[in-house]
Amino acid sequence: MLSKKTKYGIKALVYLARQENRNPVQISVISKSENISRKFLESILLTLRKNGILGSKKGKTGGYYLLKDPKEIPMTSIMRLLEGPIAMVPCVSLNFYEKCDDCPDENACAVHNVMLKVRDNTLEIFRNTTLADLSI
Amino acid sequence: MLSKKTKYGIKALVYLARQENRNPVQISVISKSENISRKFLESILLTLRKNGILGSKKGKTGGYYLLKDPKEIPMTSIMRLLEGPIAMVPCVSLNFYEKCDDCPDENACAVHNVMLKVRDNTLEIFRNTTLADLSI
DNA sequence: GTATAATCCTACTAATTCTATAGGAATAAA
DNA sequence: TTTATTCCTATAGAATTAGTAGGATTATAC
Repeated sequence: MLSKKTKYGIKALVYLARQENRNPVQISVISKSENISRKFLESILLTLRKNGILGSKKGKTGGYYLLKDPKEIPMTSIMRLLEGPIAMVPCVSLNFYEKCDDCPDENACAVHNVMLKVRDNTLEIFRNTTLADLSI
Repeated sequence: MLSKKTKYGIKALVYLARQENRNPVQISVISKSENISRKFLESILLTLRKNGILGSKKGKTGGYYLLKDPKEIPMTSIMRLLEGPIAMVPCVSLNFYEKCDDCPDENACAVHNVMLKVRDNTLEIFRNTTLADLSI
Protein backbone atom coordinates (compact mmCIF):
# COMPACT_ATOMS: atom_id res chain seq x y z
CA MET A 1 0.00 0.00 0.00
CA LEU A 2 1.12 3.50 -0.85
CA SER A 3 1.86 5.58 2.22
CA LYS A 4 -0.01 8.84 2.77
CA LYS A 5 3.34 10.57 2.67
CA THR A 6 3.88 9.47 -0.93
CA LYS A 7 0.30 10.14 -1.92
CA TYR A 8 0.35 13.64 -0.46
CA GLY A 9 3.77 14.29 -1.96
CA ILE A 10 2.58 13.40 -5.44
CA LYS A 11 -0.52 15.52 -5.05
CA ALA A 12 1.55 18.50 -3.96
CA LEU A 13 3.92 18.06 -6.87
CA VAL A 14 1.02 17.90 -9.30
CA TYR A 15 -0.38 21.05 -7.76
CA LEU A 16 2.93 22.84 -8.29
CA ALA A 17 3.29 21.48 -11.82
CA ARG A 18 -0.11 22.90 -12.71
CA GLN A 19 0.91 26.41 -11.71
CA GLU A 20 1.38 28.71 -14.66
CA ASN A 21 4.63 30.15 -13.38
CA ARG A 22 7.31 29.00 -10.99
CA ASN A 23 6.56 31.47 -8.25
CA PRO A 24 6.80 30.07 -4.72
CA VAL A 25 3.55 28.62 -3.38
CA GLN A 26 3.00 28.53 0.36
CA ILE A 27 2.55 25.23 2.18
CA SER A 28 -0.78 26.35 3.60
CA VAL A 29 -2.18 27.07 0.14
CA ILE A 30 -1.37 23.56 -1.07
CA SER A 31 -2.50 21.95 2.17
CA LYS A 32 -5.90 23.63 1.96
CA SER A 33 -6.40 22.85 -1.70
CA GLU A 34 -5.45 19.20 -1.36
CA ASN A 35 -6.88 18.53 2.10
CA ILE A 36 -3.56 17.65 3.67
CA SER A 37 -2.46 18.36 7.23
CA ARG A 38 -0.29 21.46 7.06
CA LYS A 39 2.47 20.23 9.35
CA PHE A 40 2.65 16.82 7.71
CA LEU A 41 2.87 18.39 4.27
CA GLU A 42 5.60 20.66 5.56
CA SER A 43 7.81 17.68 6.36
CA ILE A 44 7.11 16.09 2.99
CA LEU A 45 7.97 19.20 1.01
CA LEU A 46 11.13 19.53 3.04
CA THR A 47 12.39 16.12 1.95
CA LEU A 48 11.48 16.90 -1.65
CA ARG A 49 13.54 20.05 -1.41
CA LYS A 50 16.48 18.33 0.25
CA ASN A 51 16.52 15.88 -2.60
CA GLY A 52 16.58 18.36 -5.43
CA ILE A 53 13.00 18.15 -6.63
CA LEU A 54 11.78 21.41 -5.13
CA GLY A 55 13.30 24.78 -4.44
CA SER A 56 12.12 27.06 -1.67
CA LYS A 57 12.08 30.66 -0.67
CA LYS A 58 12.04 31.69 2.96
CA GLY A 59 10.33 34.57 4.71
CA LYS A 60 7.30 36.53 3.69
CA THR A 61 6.10 35.67 0.17
CA GLY A 62 8.10 32.47 0.57
CA GLY A 63 7.07 28.98 -0.48
CA TYR A 64 7.97 26.03 -2.68
CA TYR A 65 8.41 25.70 -6.43
CA LEU A 66 9.55 23.07 -8.92
CA LEU A 67 13.21 23.13 -9.84
CA LYS A 68 12.80 21.23 -13.10
CA ASP A 69 10.37 20.87 -15.96
CA PRO A 70 7.67 18.36 -14.97
CA LYS A 71 8.61 16.39 -18.09
CA GLU A 72 12.00 15.79 -16.53
CA ILE A 73 10.64 14.32 -13.30
CA PRO A 74 9.80 10.62 -13.70
CA MET A 75 7.60 8.76 -11.25
CA THR A 76 10.54 6.49 -10.44
CA SER A 77 12.35 9.40 -8.75
CA ILE A 78 9.32 10.48 -6.77
CA MET A 79 8.47 6.94 -5.67
CA ARG A 80 11.98 6.03 -4.61
CA LEU A 81 12.34 9.25 -2.70
CA LEU A 82 9.09 9.15 -0.81
CA GLU A 83 8.06 5.50 -0.78
CA GLY A 84 11.37 3.71 -1.04
CA PRO A 85 11.74 0.56 -3.14
CA ILE A 86 9.44 -0.01 -6.11
CA ALA A 87 9.86 -3.77 -5.81
CA MET A 88 7.66 -5.78 -3.45
CA VAL A 89 10.60 -7.72 -2.02
CA PRO A 90 14.06 -6.32 -1.28
CA CYS A 91 15.74 -9.17 -3.17
CA VAL A 92 14.40 -7.90 -6.51
CA SER A 93 15.00 -4.22 -5.83
CA LEU A 94 17.44 -2.32 -8.04
CA ASN A 95 18.05 0.60 -5.71
CA PHE A 96 17.33 -0.96 -2.33
CA TYR A 97 18.61 -4.50 -2.77
CA GLU A 98 18.87 -6.78 0.27
CA LYS A 99 19.39 -10.50 0.51
CA CYS A 100 16.64 -12.52 2.21
CA ASP A 101 17.65 -14.24 5.47
CA ASP A 102 15.55 -17.29 4.81
CA CYS A 103 16.51 -17.84 1.17
CA PRO A 104 19.61 -19.87 0.34
CA ASP A 105 19.28 -19.40 -3.44
CA GLU A 106 17.50 -16.44 -4.98
CA ASN A 107 17.20 -17.88 -8.44
CA ALA A 108 15.48 -20.95 -7.07
CA CYS A 109 12.98 -18.88 -5.06
CA ALA A 110 9.45 -18.90 -6.42
CA VAL A 111 8.55 -15.64 -4.69
CA HIS A 112 11.62 -13.95 -6.11
CA ASN A 113 10.71 -14.83 -9.67
CA VAL A 114 7.09 -13.65 -9.69
CA MET A 115 7.98 -10.47 -7.89
CA LEU A 116 10.73 -9.80 -10.42
CA LYS A 117 8.11 -9.90 -13.14
CA VAL A 118 5.84 -7.55 -11.21
CA ARG A 119 8.70 -5.15 -10.60
CA ASP A 120 9.66 -5.07 -14.27
CA ASN A 121 6.12 -4.16 -15.24
CA THR A 122 5.65 -1.55 -12.56
CA LEU A 123 9.05 -0.06 -13.27
CA GLU A 124 8.26 0.37 -16.93
CA ILE A 125 5.11 2.29 -16.08
CA PHE A 126 6.85 4.55 -13.60
CA ARG A 127 9.77 5.15 -15.98
CA ASN A 128 7.45 6.20 -18.75
CA THR A 129 5.28 8.41 -16.59
CA THR A 130 6.49 11.87 -15.66
CA LEU A 131 5.03 14.51 -13.42
CA ALA A 132 3.90 16.24 -16.63
CA ASP A 133 1.76 13.21 -17.52
CA LEU A 134 0.11 13.34 -14.11
CA SER A 135 -0.57 17.04 -14.36
CA ILE A 136 -2.67 17.16 -17.52
CA MET B 1 6.38 -4.24 0.46
CA LEU B 2 5.26 -7.81 0.74
CA SER B 3 4.73 -8.94 4.33
CA LYS B 4 6.63 -11.91 5.68
CA LYS B 5 3.29 -13.55 6.28
CA THR B 6 2.54 -13.54 2.55
CA LYS B 7 6.06 -14.51 1.59
CA TYR B 8 6.11 -17.43 4.00
CA GLY B 9 2.62 -18.45 2.97
CA ILE B 10 3.62 -18.63 -0.70
CA LYS B 11 6.75 -20.59 0.12
CA ALA B 12 4.77 -23.09 2.16
CA LEU B 13 2.22 -23.50 -0.63
CA VAL B 14 4.98 -24.07 -3.16
CA TYR B 15 6.48 -26.65 -0.84
CA LEU B 16 3.16 -28.49 -0.65
CA ALA B 17 2.61 -28.22 -4.39
CA ARG B 18 5.97 -29.86 -5.02
CA GLN B 19 5.04 -32.94 -2.98
CA GLU B 20 4.44 -35.98 -5.12
CA ASN B 21 1.29 -36.96 -3.30
CA ARG B 22 -1.29 -35.13 -1.22
CA ASN B 23 -0.38 -36.70 2.09
CA PRO B 24 -0.43 -34.34 5.06
CA VAL B 25 2.86 -32.57 5.73
CA GLN B 26 3.62 -31.41 9.25
CA ILE B 27 4.15 -27.76 10.02
CA SER B 28 7.58 -28.43 11.52
CA VAL B 29 8.77 -30.12 8.35
CA ILE B 30 7.87 -27.12 6.22
CA SER B 31 9.16 -24.64 8.78
CA LYS B 32 12.56 -26.33 8.88
CA SER B 33 12.86 -26.68 5.14
CA GLU B 34 11.89 -23.06 4.44
CA ASN B 35 13.49 -21.43 7.48
CA ILE B 36 10.25 -20.11 8.89
CA SER B 37 9.35 -19.74 12.57
CA ARG B 38 7.22 -22.74 13.42
CA LYS B 39 4.57 -20.88 15.39
CA PHE B 40 4.29 -18.08 12.85
CA LEU B 41 3.89 -20.60 10.04
CA GLU B 42 1.24 -22.36 12.09
CA SER B 43 -0.93 -19.26 12.11
CA ILE B 44 -0.42 -18.71 8.39
CA LEU B 45 -1.37 -22.26 7.45
CA LEU B 46 -4.40 -21.95 9.68
CA THR B 47 -5.74 -18.99 7.73
CA LEU B 48 -5.03 -20.79 4.46
CA ARG B 49 -7.04 -23.72 5.73
CA LYS B 50 -9.89 -21.56 6.99
CA ASN B 51 -10.12 -20.02 3.54
CA GLY B 52 -10.32 -23.21 1.57
CA ILE B 53 -6.82 -23.41 0.14
CA LEU B 54 -5.51 -26.09 2.45
CA GLY B 55 -6.95 -29.11 4.19
CA SER B 56 -5.62 -30.51 7.43
CA LYS B 57 -5.49 -33.70 9.41
CA LYS B 58 -5.23 -33.63 13.18
CA GLY B 59 -3.39 -35.88 15.60
CA LYS B 60 -0.39 -38.07 15.03
CA THR B 61 0.60 -38.27 11.33
CA GLY B 62 -1.40 -35.10 10.87
CA GLY B 63 -0.47 -32.08 8.81
CA TYR B 64 -1.54 -29.87 5.92
CA TYR B 65 -2.18 -30.63 2.27
CA LEU B 66 -3.46 -28.81 -0.82
CA LEU B 67 -7.17 -29.11 -1.46
CA LYS B 68 -6.95 -28.22 -5.13
CA ASP B 69 -4.70 -28.76 -8.10
CA PRO B 70 -1.96 -26.09 -8.03
CA LYS B 71 -3.08 -25.10 -11.55
CA GLU B 72 -6.39 -24.03 -10.04
CA ILE B 73 -4.86 -21.71 -7.46
CA PRO B 74 -4.07 -18.29 -8.97
CA MET B 75 -1.74 -15.82 -7.29
CA THR B 76 -4.65 -13.39 -7.00
CA SER B 77 -6.34 -15.66 -4.46
CA ILE B 78 -3.19 -16.14 -2.42
CA MET B 79 -2.31 -12.45 -2.44
CA ARG B 80 -5.78 -11.25 -1.49
CA LEU B 81 -6.00 -13.76 1.28
CA LEU B 82 -2.65 -13.14 2.89
CA GLU B 83 -1.63 -9.66 1.78
CA GLY B 84 -4.97 -7.98 1.19
CA PRO B 85 -5.49 -5.59 -1.71
CA ILE B 86 -3.35 -5.93 -4.83
CA ALA B 87 -3.80 -2.24 -5.63
CA MET B 88 -1.49 0.35 -4.11
CA VAL B 89 -4.35 2.66 -3.14
CA PRO B 90 -7.76 1.56 -1.83
CA CYS B 91 -9.58 3.75 -4.36
CA VAL B 92 -8.40 1.54 -7.26
CA SER B 93 -8.94 -1.76 -5.48
CA LEU B 94 -11.48 -4.20 -6.89
CA ASN B 95 -11.92 -6.30 -3.77
CA PHE B 96 -11.03 -3.84 -1.04
CA TYR B 97 -12.37 -0.56 -2.43
CA GLU B 98 -12.47 2.51 -0.20
CA LYS B 99 -13.03 6.13 -1.03
CA CYS B 100 -10.21 8.54 -0.16
CA ASP B 101 -11.05 11.13 2.50
CA ASP B 102 -9.00 13.84 0.86
CA CYS B 103 -10.18 13.30 -2.71
CA PRO B 104 -13.35 15.02 -3.94
CA ASP B 105 -13.20 13.48 -7.43
CA GLU B 106 -11.48 10.18 -8.12
CA ASN B 107 -11.40 10.54 -11.87
CA ALA B 108 -9.62 13.86 -11.55
CA CYS B 109 -7.01 12.45 -9.18
CA ALA B 110 -3.56 12.05 -10.68
CA VAL B 111 -2.53 9.42 -8.13
CA HIS B 112 -5.66 7.41 -8.83
CA ASN B 113 -4.96 7.22 -12.52
CA VAL B 114 -1.34 6.05 -12.40
CA MET B 115 -2.10 3.53 -9.73
CA LEU B 116 -4.98 2.19 -11.77
CA LYS B 117 -2.52 1.46 -14.55
CA VAL B 118 -0.12 -0.25 -12.15
CA ARG B 119 -2.91 -2.32 -10.68
CA ASP B 120 -4.08 -3.48 -14.12
CA ASN B 121 -0.60 -4.67 -14.97
CA THR B 122 0.04 -6.39 -11.68
CA LEU B 123 -3.36 -7.99 -11.70
CA GLU B 124 -2.78 -9.48 -15.13
CA ILE B 125 0.43 -11.09 -13.94
CA PHE B 126 -1.17 -12.50 -10.81
CA ARG B 127 -4.21 -13.75 -12.73
CA ASN B 128 -2.03 -15.58 -15.21
CA THR B 129 0.27 -17.08 -12.62
CA THR B 130 -0.86 -20.11 -10.65
CA LEU B 131 0.74 -22.01 -7.84
CA ALA B 132 1.71 -24.60 -10.45
CA ASP B 133 3.77 -21.98 -12.32
CA LEU B 134 5.62 -21.12 -9.13
CA SER B 135 6.31 -24.75 -8.31
CA ILE B 136 8.25 -25.79 -11.40
C1' DG C 1 14.27 48.86 12.35
C1' DT C 2 10.42 46.54 13.68
C1' DA C 3 6.48 43.64 13.01
C1' DT C 4 4.97 39.98 10.40
C1' DA C 5 4.79 35.79 7.95
C1' DA C 6 6.89 32.43 5.81
C1' DT C 7 10.30 28.19 5.78
C1' DC C 8 13.66 25.30 8.59
C1' DC C 9 14.80 21.93 11.92
C1' DT C 10 14.72 18.57 15.66
C1' DA C 11 12.34 15.97 18.52
C1' DC C 12 8.49 13.74 20.09
C1' DT C 13 4.01 11.06 20.33
C1' DA C 14 -0.03 8.35 19.31
C1' DA C 15 -1.86 4.81 16.59
C1' DT C 16 -1.43 1.01 13.81
C1' DT C 17 0.51 -2.95 11.79
C1' DC C 18 3.74 -6.62 11.68
C1' DT C 19 6.01 -10.50 13.51
C1' DA C 20 5.90 -13.38 16.11
C1' DT C 21 5.13 -16.23 20.94
C1' DA C 22 2.59 -18.70 24.82
C1' DG C 23 -0.06 -22.13 26.50
C1' DG C 24 -3.30 -25.18 26.65
C1' DA C 25 -7.54 -27.84 24.32
C1' DA C 26 -8.87 -31.16 20.98
C1' DT C 27 -7.80 -35.00 18.17
C1' DA C 28 -5.90 -39.16 16.24
C1' DA C 29 -2.53 -42.82 15.87
C1' DA C 30 0.52 -46.33 17.95
C1' DT D 1 -2.69 -44.67 27.73
C1' DT D 2 1.02 -42.25 25.73
C1' DT D 3 2.53 -39.39 22.24
C1' DA D 4 2.45 -36.16 18.60
C1' DT D 5 0.02 -33.45 15.99
C1' DT D 6 -3.33 -29.47 14.76
C1' DC D 7 -6.60 -25.89 16.78
C1' DC D 8 -7.58 -21.70 19.08
C1' DT D 9 -7.27 -17.40 21.65
C1' DA D 10 -4.78 -14.08 23.59
C1' DT D 11 -0.88 -11.33 24.10
C1' DA D 12 3.52 -8.81 23.49
C1' DG D 13 7.47 -6.56 21.51
C1' DA D 14 9.19 -4.14 17.50
C1' DA D 15 8.81 -1.38 13.65
C1' DT D 16 6.48 1.79 10.83
C1' DT D 17 3.29 5.39 9.84
C1' DA D 18 1.04 9.64 10.46
C1' DG D 19 1.00 13.57 12.53
C1' DT D 20 2.27 17.34 16.17
C1' DA D 21 4.98 20.82 18.90
C1' DG D 22 7.71 24.54 19.30
C1' DG D 23 11.02 27.42 18.45
C1' DA D 24 15.05 29.18 15.12
C1' DT D 25 15.93 31.41 10.93
C1' DT D 26 15.01 34.35 7.13
C1' DA D 27 12.88 37.75 4.08
C1' DT D 28 9.37 41.25 3.08
C1' DA D 29 6.60 45.37 3.99
C1' DC D 30 5.65 49.23 6.45
